[in-house]
Amino acid sequence: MSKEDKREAILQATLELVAEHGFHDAPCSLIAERAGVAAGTIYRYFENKNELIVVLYRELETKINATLLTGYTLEAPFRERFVHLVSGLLQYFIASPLEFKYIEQFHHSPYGVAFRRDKMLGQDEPEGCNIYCELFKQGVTQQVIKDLPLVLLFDLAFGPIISVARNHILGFIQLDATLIQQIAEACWDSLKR
Amino acid sequence: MSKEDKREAILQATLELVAEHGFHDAPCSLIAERAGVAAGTIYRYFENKNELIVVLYRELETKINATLLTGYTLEAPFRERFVHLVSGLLQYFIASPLEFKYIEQFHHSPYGVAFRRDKMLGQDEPEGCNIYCELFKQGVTQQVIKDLPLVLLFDLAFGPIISVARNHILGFIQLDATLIQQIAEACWDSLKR
DNA sequence: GAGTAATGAATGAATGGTCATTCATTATGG
DNA sequence: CCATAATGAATGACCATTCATTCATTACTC
Repeated sequence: MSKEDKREAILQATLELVAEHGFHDAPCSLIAERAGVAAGTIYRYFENKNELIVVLYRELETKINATLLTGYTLEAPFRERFVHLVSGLLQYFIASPLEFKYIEQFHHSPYGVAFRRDKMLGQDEPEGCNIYCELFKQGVTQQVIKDLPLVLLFDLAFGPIISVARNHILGFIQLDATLIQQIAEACWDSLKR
Repeated sequence: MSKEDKREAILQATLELVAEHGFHDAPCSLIAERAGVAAGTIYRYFENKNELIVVLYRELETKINATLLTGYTLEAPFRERFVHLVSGLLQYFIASPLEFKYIEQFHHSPYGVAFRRDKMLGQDEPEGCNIYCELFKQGVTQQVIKDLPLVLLFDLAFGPIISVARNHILGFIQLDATLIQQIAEACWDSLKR
């Protein structure tokens, strides 16, 4: 196994164990075992468990942003662009339940709160500020979406998506393409003027 | 301190410590200390830490449901009833940040997932099924709200509320009565036909 | 190119710390 | 004075992290 493979194996094992059992029941010993390395090896690739967890989160975030950008065109009308992003995110989560669970765990842990706070203070704008931010700000100035603080627009758009994804992944609802579309449109309804 | 007071003190200490530091950094030793009792005393009132945590959750849930019912009238029109419930919940969370944080911690822990699963299987209907369920089901049959599975209606209605409450409590937005009203109405927009 | 030395990645047993829980002992109050 | 409540030191389990040691690979020398 190459060096890069080993690092990857450790990250993958962490993803699986944390997603399934939470941070506290994902001890380094188990992560190492599942990755097929010794416990000490983790520390050759990551300074400590903390760093491992944060690095994994950042890599997932990057991957998601890249995925959402494919097929996103700045020329389409607001509603379409919005629905593309929002239903794309939902589809991604459904296709990657482990990643979704990991991200949720992260967001609700002390790591995640600190991480988010840094981000909000660094730039004075909310999360994955790249595409979403632009879309929302433009929408507000052009008076197609409600005139509310950016953070609240994010909450209205993504709050339901997270909640729906969780319920699908826990098996409480079975989503299909039609439902996903309807949900994305409902989110749009809550934003549009 | 009376027996009841002691039990109450333990629950309160648990609420505070779990809300602030999470389950893992709320050891029994600290809970006991903050409650002004010895560690062993906890086990005279609760079988173990698990039970303590679940009992506290159930008491909070009961309290919230009771609060929301005050001022709720079955005669008002849909939109008003909905906005009453949803903005009431948001106001409750904002007024009780510790409770909100505790509930969120709980929902995202193995306790919470198991708890929810039992609930969903017990009755084949989603959460606080009392008032909300009735309102939503009635709304669907009367064709005032979208014809979507009940679980999804819950997600659309409460997903944003949770998200908004979290951002307020973390200090990322300062909500006032006007904003709360606007948010509740936006949630309604996503449900209404 | 064979033999030897140097390197540094990988290992996993050992360490020190933390935690939930127990229980022998002590305090309380009726 | 007895029954019951409360105590908190002790226990055993578990965990993140360390580090002396092993081992495979590379570099060097003749």
